[in-house]
Amino acid sequence: MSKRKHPVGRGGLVVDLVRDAMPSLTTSEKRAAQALVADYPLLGLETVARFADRAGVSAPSILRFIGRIGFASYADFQRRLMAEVEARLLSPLAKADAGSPSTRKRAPRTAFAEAAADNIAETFRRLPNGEFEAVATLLADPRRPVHLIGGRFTDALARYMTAHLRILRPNVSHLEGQRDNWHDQLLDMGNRDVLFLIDIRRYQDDLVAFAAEAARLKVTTIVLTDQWLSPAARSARHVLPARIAVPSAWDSSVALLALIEALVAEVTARRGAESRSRMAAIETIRRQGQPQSR
Amino acid sequence: MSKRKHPVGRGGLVVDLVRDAMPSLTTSEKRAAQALVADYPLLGLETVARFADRAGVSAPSILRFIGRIGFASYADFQRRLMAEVEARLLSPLAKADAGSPSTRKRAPRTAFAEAAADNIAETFRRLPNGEFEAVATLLADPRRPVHLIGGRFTDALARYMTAHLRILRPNVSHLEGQRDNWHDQLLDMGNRDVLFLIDIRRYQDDLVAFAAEAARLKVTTIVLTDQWLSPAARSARHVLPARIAVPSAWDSSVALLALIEALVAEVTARRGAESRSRMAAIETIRRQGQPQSR
DNA sequence: CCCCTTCTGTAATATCTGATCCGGCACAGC
DNA sequence: GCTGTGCCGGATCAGATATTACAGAAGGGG
Repeated sequence: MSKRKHPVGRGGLVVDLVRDAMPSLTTSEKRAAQALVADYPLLGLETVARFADRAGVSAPSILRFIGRIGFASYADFQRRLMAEVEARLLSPLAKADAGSPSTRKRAPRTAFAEAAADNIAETFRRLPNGEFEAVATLLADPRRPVHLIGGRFTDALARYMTAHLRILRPNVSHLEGQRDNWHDQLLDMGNRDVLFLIDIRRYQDDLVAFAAEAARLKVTTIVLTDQWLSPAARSARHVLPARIAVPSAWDSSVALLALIEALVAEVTARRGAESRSRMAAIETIRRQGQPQSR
Repeated sequence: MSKRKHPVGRGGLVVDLVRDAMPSLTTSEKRAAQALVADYPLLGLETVARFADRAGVSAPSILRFIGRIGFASYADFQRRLMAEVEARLLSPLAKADAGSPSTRKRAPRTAFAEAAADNIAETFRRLPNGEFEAVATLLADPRRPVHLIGGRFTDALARYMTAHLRILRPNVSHLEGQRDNWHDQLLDMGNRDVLFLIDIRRYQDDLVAFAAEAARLKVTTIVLTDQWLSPAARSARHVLPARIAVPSAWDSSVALLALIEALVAEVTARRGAESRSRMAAIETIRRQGQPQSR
């Protein structure tokens, strides 16, 4: 296995050659490999110069990399890539990794990826009819102030969503800081306000209590939770349940994030022109706000 | 955008342009067209000389043909073909050649979910060999301080990761606040420190600059980015590229989050008993720390 | 701290490629 | 048969491209 007599194993894909060679590559060769794998296979069909540029290394490094993985010339390398592309275009259903040896001993991270992808599919499939649209409608209405909050881990998702919504519309706030702070904000809320609350397994009683309090004040509450439903869901007008189970010691927030992004996409689409002009305005301000940043 | 016959209609495939132009082509141009359609689209990605050879005409005829169907140069023509190939490679099953009718009916959010799930699968499949493990090793070493930071939107993910890592090990910090703050923290970093940086499309130059500065100080930098690689990747020891494209006005961070969670899971598994006892201790403190929280 | 090895980018080179020009050719109409 | 028009391909040129040589940079071991 050390001699590699044959310049290029006839069977394997180029990308597999790259993976196998990865450990023995130098720093900039590795960079070339990264870039190629990341944008496979089309980057390899570009010129050496562009390849080098995108990988952030010099052209000779690309050539050395190509040589290292067993090709006699860049042209050879491209020929081989072309053949692969052709094969894949001809049979749109043929799975690329059919004969891959890596399938044998599947890494745990592959199982994780599959579970996460499944969670997304399952989450969207089980979405209560009309619930998604109703929530999007609420979020797209600029006259209804939106407040977001999450739990110990999921509050990061609330922040993520806040960052996007703020661009699309006014009156978006993320409730942060101490619990006392939250309740102070509650004082100013009423039946026009919308509360978007995220709470998953090992539900936080302070969030549950907060949701209950908000409900008492007629705040329209949306709860994004897991499939077993946070107790906060009982105080909610709308509930979005997501799958969170993965082969890990932790629960996964991937499906939650997917839902959030889908909502943001929907709101963006609905607000169309208005949000576009708003985005443009924000861009301008951002640029002016930090003229000395360079 | 209805007429636009000549200067390359943005929507149609190149092969359609060829079909439309067919009647008005001269004899040898027609031969070029037939050769291209017969071996579409790969023949168009070859050189003019080989194209001409396979079509049985001269090189100038090929170029005239390319010009006739509306391209300003052979390079333009190839660029367009590349884009088509890429689109078809990315969604091998979505649109074999059906066109639009299948896309019409399906709810947009289903398309979004599929794209997000695909992104995860693709991201994990394309992971450079050993890179994931190397990063996990770095993150699992409690003697190496870890600093996390993200971009305008992705900083929320950095927070999410920070929240988890803090439970698993000591010496985890999230760099927040103003840019000046970051650089102050840099002063105390050295070759033992690990910087975990997230930066995706519409890359932030302040982050790129920060990564460069960190590299200068021999800080071991990990960059989590998109498939086109942030410029910050050049300063990185390890690069984790993820797929972010979805049918939306925004990019998707779902695959980034999946990677982060997989890393956290891996670190958790590696630290096993130690992290378990640490988690227990933290639980105790949390409970004691807020006795009046009701 | 210095030497030695290894790596990597700059520069030069030889080749190739796309693009253009122009002479010749076929063919139709007179 | 002759001429004019449009088409084609060989020859040619400038620019781009892959490749090689080399010297400086980086890194590791003593």
